[in-house]
Amino acid sequence: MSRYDPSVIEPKWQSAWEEAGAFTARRDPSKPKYYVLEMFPYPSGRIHMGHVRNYTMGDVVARYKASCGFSVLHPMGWDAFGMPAENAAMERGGHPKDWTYGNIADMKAQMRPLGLSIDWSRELATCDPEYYGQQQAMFLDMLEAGLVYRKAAVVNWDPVDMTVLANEQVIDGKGWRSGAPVERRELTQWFFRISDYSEELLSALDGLANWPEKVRLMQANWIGKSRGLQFAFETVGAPEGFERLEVYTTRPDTLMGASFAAISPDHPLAKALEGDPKVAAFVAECRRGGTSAEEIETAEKIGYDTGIRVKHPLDPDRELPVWIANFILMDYGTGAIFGCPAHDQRDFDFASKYGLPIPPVFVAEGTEEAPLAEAYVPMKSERVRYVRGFAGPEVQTGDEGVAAAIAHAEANGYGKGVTKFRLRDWGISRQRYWGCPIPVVHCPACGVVPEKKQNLPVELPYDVSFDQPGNPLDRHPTWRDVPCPACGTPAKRETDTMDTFVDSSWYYARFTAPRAATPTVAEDAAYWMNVDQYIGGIEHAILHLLYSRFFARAMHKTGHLPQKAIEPFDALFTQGMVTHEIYRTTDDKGRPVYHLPEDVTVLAVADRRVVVLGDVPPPEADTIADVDAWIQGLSDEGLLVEVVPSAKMSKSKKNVVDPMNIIARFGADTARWFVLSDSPPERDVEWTASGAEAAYKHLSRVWGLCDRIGQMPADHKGAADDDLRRATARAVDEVTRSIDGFAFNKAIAALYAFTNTIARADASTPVMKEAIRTLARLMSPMTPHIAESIWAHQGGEGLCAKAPWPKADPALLVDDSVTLPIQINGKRRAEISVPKDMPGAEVEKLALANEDVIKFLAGNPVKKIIVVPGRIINVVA
RNA sequence: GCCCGAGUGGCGGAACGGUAGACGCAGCGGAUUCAAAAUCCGUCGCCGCAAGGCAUGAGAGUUCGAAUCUCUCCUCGGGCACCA
Repeated sequence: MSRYDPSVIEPKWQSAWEEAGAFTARRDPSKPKYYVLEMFPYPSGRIHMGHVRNYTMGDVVARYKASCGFSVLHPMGWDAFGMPAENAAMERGGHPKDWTYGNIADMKAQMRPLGLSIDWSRELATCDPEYYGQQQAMFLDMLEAGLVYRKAAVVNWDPVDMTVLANEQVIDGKGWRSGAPVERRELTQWFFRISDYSEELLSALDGLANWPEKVRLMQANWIGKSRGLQFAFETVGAPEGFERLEVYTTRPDTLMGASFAAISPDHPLAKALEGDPKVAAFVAECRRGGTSAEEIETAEKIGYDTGIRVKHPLDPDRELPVWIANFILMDYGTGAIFGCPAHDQRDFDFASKYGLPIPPVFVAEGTEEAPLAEAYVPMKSERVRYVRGFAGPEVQTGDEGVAAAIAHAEANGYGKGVTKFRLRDWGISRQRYWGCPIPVVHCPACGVVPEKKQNLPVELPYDVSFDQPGNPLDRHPTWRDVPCPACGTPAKRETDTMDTFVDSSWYYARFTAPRAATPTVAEDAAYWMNVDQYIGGIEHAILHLLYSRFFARAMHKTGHLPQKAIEPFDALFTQGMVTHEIYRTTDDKGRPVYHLPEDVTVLAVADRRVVVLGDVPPPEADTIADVDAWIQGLSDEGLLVEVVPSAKMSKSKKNVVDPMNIIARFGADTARWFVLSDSPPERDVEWTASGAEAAYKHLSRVWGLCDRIGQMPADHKGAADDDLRRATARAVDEVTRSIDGFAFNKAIAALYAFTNTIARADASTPVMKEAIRTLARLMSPMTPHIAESIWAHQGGEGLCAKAPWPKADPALLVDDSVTLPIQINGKRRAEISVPKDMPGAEVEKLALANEDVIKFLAGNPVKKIIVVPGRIINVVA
C-alpha cells in the first residue's frame, strides 16, 4: 500500500468481483428485489462521457441497494438495429451485422474497465435472432388480439433512397441523406393501436409519482386530450354519398361565427372531387409540400372553393361554402372543420385572404362589437359577452359557453360532445434491412397471413447487398419466396421491418428471462418486474417511454406480463448531459476551426483566463499593459483561442473528452467520482480538466490517509475519539440520505468533508480504523475499486462490495449542546451555546443576558421573543 | 403563440420558512524545495482601516424572520405548435 495506482487495483478488483460472481442476479425469495436499469445504448462503437454518467448513476444505485440487502438486477444490452449500420454498409462497405457486432465488442471492452456492477450473463442485443424472434412471436399475439392492423397512410417518401423517412429526417423538404425532394406518398403500413389506450395512458400518468413532473407533462401534452362537439353539416351540391359532412370543434360556442367549412386535401370528399382537374391540381399542390415541422409552419394557407355548400345547423337558410384547405389535417378530428375567423387566427388568415366574412361571436366584457384586425382568442377561463351566442347566459366564460353549446346540440339532436386525442396510432413499417422482420406472408389466395410460430424467428438473410438504394430484402433472390402458412401455395414474405422503437419497448421485460424460449417467463417477470429505478436521458421523455408504457399493456393483454407490470417503470430519473466548453479559432476565410481540449493550454494570466493553441509558456509580465500586449501578440499569431461556453459534447465541435483517455490517465474511479460530483444529477455537468484532476488528487489523498492509518501503532490513544465517532455517524447519515434522494453531488460533498475530518482527527487507532472502513463503505457505490483496496487494507471482511451498508447510531447524531444564533429584528447579532433540551424560558433568559444582545438592544424594550428550539432565537425590539 | 422549468460569489453548486454561500474548482498568502512540479497549512461574496453596511435576476407583498411562500416584470433553457 504505497502509491495510488488505479491501473493496478482496478483490473484486480474487477477480476475478484467476476470470480465471486458478485453481480449475478438471482431470484431469491428470501430477499426483497431491486431492479435498476439504465437506458441501453446504441452500439456506435465508442462510449462517451454521457454513457459514463448514466451508467455510473445506475451503478451507484445498484451497489447501494445490494449492500442494503436487496437482490439486485442490473443488466445491460444493446439497442442494435437501425439505420447507422446500413449507412455504414452503404458508405464504407461491409455488412450491418458485422459492423454492429464489432461495435458491440468494442463498446463492451470500453465499458468493462468502468467497474460497473452489471450482470453480463443477461446481456442481449436486439439484433440477436433470439431476441427479435420473440418480438415476432409477440407481434403475432398482438395481431391476433387486434392490437396491430394495416392501413394506408401518407408518409414522407425519399424517391432516391426508396424509403420512408421520419419527419425529423426531412430537412427543408429534402431527404437528409439523399437530398432529394421528399414526396408525400400513400403506403400501406402496419400500425399498433396505441390510440386505443390514449385515455388510459393519460390518466395513468397520475399514478407515476416517482416520475419527473416534466416528463408526465410532456406525455400529457403529446397525448393531447380535448373535449368538443362533433356534428354533421347537411351538404348542397355534393357528390353522392356525401350528403353529410362531419366536423369536430372544441369551440362549439362560436358556431354562429362560422363563415365557411373546410376539408383536408386528404379528405374522402376531396378525393371524390378529384375528377375535376382543377381540384386534382390543387390537391397535388398541397401534397408537394413536405410534412416536416418547418415545412408546415412556413407554408402559406391556400384554399380551393369546391362550390359545394353546407347548411348551418342552427339556421338552415344560411349556407356556407366548402373549401379544400391545405392546413386541415386529415388525421385529427374528422378532417373537416367549420371556420370561425373571428376567434381563430388560422381561420382569420384564411378568411382575410379569400374575402370571407368575419362575424364576431363574443367581445371582451364591457366592450362593443368592432371590426377585428386579428382573431380575438381569449383564455377559455375568461368571461366574455356573447353577441352571437345561442346557449347559456350572455356573459359567461368560454368554458361555460362550450359546455352550454354541447348541451344545446345534444338536447336539439344536431351533435354530440366527444373527446378526441392528438395521439395517433403508431406506424411501425420501415422499408429497411437492419430491423426486425414483420412476420407475415402475403398470399395471392389468402391475403395477409401470419407466419406460424414454429417458423420463428423469421431471420434476416445475410447475403444482401447495399450497392443500390431501396430495401435489400425486396430484391433478395429467394428470401421473399415462401409457401403460404395457411394454404401452402407460393407466396411472398413481408419485406418491411419494424421501427426500432419496438425493440426498445420491451427489452426491460426480456432482461428478466433473457434466454427463455418464450418472450418472458411468468415467474421471472413476477419476481423482477417492475423496474424499480429507470435512468436515462430526457430526450426519450415522450416516444420511448410512451411506447414502452403501451407495449407493457399490450404484453399484459397477450399474457406476457403480469397486471402489475403495465406501468413498467416505477421510478424514472432523467439525467443531464455532460458538457464541455468549445475552443474555436478562425481560418483566413473567417470560418470557424475547432480544437480538441487536449490541443489547447489553459493559462491563468493575472486574473484572466487565457486559452492558447499548443504549448505556450505564460508571459513574464508585471503590468496589465504587458499582459494585454502579450495577449494581442498571441492573437496576431493566431494562437489565441476563443472559448465558447459549455455545450453538449459533440464531435463536430471537438469539445469531446474520451472516457478511455481519462481512465488511462486517472482510472475509472476518478471518472466516476467526477461525473457525480459537480452538479445535481438531473442537471448538465460541465467536464473540466481541473475538476477531473481534483477528483484524482482527492482519491490519492484518501489512499495516503488509509496508508497512514494502517501504520498507526495499535495502542495509539487520541484525545477526541467521541468527536470522530460522531463525525462518522453524521457522514453515514448524510451519504445515505443523499443517495436515497438521488443527490449524488451532495453525497460526494459529504465524503470530501468526512475525509478532511478523519485526516485532522485526534483519535485512537481502533476509532480511526473504524472511520476509514466506514469511509470505504460509503465510497464504494461511487468509487468501488479504491473502496475495496481500503477495505482490504484495513482488515475488512470479504469483499467491500458484499459488505452491508453501515448504519448510523442515532444516539451519535444528536449533540448534547447546540449553538443558537440570536437575531435582533431579524438580523443575526450573537450566538449562544445551550444544552440541547434547555426549556425555552431559560433560553430566553440566557439570550437577553447576552452582552451583544444588550449592546444591540441599546435599552430598547423587548416586544417579543421567538425561540425555535434547536434552531434560532429572534428578539423583536 | 401555448405549456413547463431555472436565475445564489470569478465558476460548478449547498441551504425542513430559521446563522446564505456546505463541498469542489479557480484565485491569493505562507511552508517545504537550490528551483520548479507535487504536497501541506491558511485565506477567500461585495464595500469598508474598523465598527458596520450591502448582498440570492428586478420590484412589491405575507411573516418575528424569505434564496425558499404570493403577485407583477425581465432574462435564459426546454417541450409542443396550422391538433380545429
